Amino acid sequence: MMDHSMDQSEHTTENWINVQELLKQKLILEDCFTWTISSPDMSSVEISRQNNLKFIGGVDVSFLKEDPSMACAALVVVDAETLDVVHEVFDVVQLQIPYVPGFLAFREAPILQGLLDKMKQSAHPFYPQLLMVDGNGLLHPRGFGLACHVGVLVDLPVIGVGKNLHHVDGLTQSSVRKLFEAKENNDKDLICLVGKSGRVWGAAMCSTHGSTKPIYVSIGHRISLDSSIKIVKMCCKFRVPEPIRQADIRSRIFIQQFKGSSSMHK
DNA sequence: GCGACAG
DNA sequence: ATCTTGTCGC
Repeated sequence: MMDHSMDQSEHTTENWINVQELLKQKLILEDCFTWTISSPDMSSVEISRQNNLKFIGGVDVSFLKEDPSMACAALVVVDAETLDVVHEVFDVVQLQIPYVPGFLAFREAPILQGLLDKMKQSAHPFYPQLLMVDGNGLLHPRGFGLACHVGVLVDLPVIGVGKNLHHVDGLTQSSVRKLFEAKENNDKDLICLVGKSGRVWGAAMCSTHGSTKPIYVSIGHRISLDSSIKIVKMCCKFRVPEPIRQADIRSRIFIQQFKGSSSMHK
């Protein structure tokens, strides 16, 4: 039997496409959760009486400029009502897989899955009911971006949030910009991303008042686009929704401190 | 053939 | 993704 433990030959885009198509069969594109989304007009009594969404997770990965294979992943959990961080976990690893457009998940999903598994196995009381991922879901060349990939692996409702558009089905940054500038969309802060094929890939959202640069929201897993949009809006104190913004900030701080403390003991 | 291409 | 301080404007 050949030793495949150090074999990189499976890391081809052909095989990656097969994996994406296989996992895609498990994808759920509608609301599939037991909790409800609390609205701002509900009293605190009503919120506590129902089984409302309480804990939202956010994940992000940061890198060292000196060594771009050194990565720090953060999973933060925020209170859905206050958006305060109630929990955080980190992991620092060497990534072996390069970033290839369209295949981000093969680089980043394993370390993210590890963080979720760590919390789940310890039956942590703040284990998230929903996850927001820094990267696209359905909005992807094969309709299976990082947010879908992580969602299927950890079997949680997931929303994908991109800060830049991955050009797909005729959709480009400039075409989206033109749509926002069109007079019939003058007052809109949300635009449905319909490709030239007629397919709906997600939504472009100007998440803060008067902002020009949208974020790109798409289905990850076990949630509809409408619910995804509602929840992302709920979480936006700034352009990037709070769970992802906090994961981004805190993963950068963590890897900087890790850099300092690891070179100290050499 | 050329450019585009989440993080 | 990452390099990077102050600064211009509401």
